[in-house]
Amino acid sequence: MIDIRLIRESPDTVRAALARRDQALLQRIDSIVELDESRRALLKQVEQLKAERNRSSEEVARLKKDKTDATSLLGELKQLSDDIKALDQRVKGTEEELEAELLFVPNLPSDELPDGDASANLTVRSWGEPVQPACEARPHWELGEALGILDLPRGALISGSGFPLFMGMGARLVRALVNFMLDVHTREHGYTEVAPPLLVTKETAKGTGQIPDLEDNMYITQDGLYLIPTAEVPVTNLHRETILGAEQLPLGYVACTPCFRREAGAHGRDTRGIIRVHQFDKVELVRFCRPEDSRNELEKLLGHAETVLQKLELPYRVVLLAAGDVGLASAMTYDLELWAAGVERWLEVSSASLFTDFQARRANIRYRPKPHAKPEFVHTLNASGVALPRTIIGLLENNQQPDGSVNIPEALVPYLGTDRLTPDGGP
RNA sequence: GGAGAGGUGUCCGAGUGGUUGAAGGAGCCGGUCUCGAAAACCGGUGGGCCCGUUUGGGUCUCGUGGGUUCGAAUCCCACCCUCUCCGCCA
Repeated sequence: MIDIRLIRESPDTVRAALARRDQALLQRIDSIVELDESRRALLKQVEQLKAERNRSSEEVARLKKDKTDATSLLGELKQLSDDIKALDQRVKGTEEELEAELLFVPNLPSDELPDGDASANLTVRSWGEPVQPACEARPHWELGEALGILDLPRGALISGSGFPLFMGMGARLVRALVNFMLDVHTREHGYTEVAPPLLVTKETAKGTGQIPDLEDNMYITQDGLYLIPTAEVPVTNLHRETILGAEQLPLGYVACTPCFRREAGAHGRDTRGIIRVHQFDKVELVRFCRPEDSRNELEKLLGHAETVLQKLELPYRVVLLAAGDVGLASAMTYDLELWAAGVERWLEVSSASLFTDFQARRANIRYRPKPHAKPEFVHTLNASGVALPRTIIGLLENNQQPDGSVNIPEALVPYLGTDRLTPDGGP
């Protein structure tokens, strides 16, 4: 959520920034400005009436104490009270309309972002060489099947398409990657590990901006709870409705959770293999910091995600998203894309975003800059560190050998217990 | 799932229709005292929204949302959460 006061006080700045995302937003801003004006006018009216009522009510109390007749005053007050009730309804209606509009207004893109849509995304650097493997590169679904570690048909049998089933060393690989990543982030980067709820309330989903923006992409239960699409949702909401002390910041949390995504509207895209699935594990990093530190925090966070890929020896590139391509809540996003030699594509395995105060405002996460100072919104950030299936794709496709085996990078060997996956099943 | 108890400010805790944003205590901040510290004493100390250039004013807020009333922390209804007991269960 962006600050209504910012829209009120410098509408042109807001318009200019939002136009970089989508021209259609300008209309929404117009109606917001209008709603805000009528809301304030109504508020002024009703609050005056309330002040009057409060004064007169005290008068009634005084009269009664003196045993004086208050009947005529009571009659007036009844009328006043009814007027207030009616006006309050109008205020409430206007506020709800305003809130509904405001929820769809995205964050202002940072000045650093290139203009344009996804085609304007900027590769800021890359690491490692996207070399072809020694043999003819096979895609991960073939490798996974041949190695006996990935069984997509049976996954589909159990839950439908898009639900991968890892078996044997595949399941173990998942566990190894999770442990490896969590260890890196807790031991080397100082994150606090969290195992959060996987089902969240609507309020929580609203806090990070999934609702209403991405509601269609979420699974919902009979009880109105949402399956999380990323650990970002429960973890960011860890501090919802709280005022943190300045000395507590920055805070860093890491959580590995399954992520559930309906991928509605994405049908027919990336149907083969495990590039796009309805359920996958992801290690997520979430940071809370003071506004003045957030720009640096983004680089730090990005670095933390990069470390994982470097240790896994997976070539990747860092892409700065253009103003027209960043997500609703984000002011600035770097995507981390690893090279997958089998499908011959760059695959997004992490998205490092700076949300400025957008999520903090929605979730009401504040901090007190100094004792007794007015609380201010924190800045939130998050990045995957990193998503599992696509990392597995990279590991399988890039490290495949002519004999059908797959080499395991050194950093992962202690976690997996072998330096090689072989068709006969390994150790 | 059933029965009961309860949810008040940073914390503890009083308050059952009329200056109660809320006693009292603790904590925290500032001051007096002291060579310094402790103790003692004095003062201050929630948040949102609206108005005002500033000092400031108004309004809302006692789990949440409704209702009764001129007036609600206090009465009524619904929901949420916590605790105790019973049942069920990984």
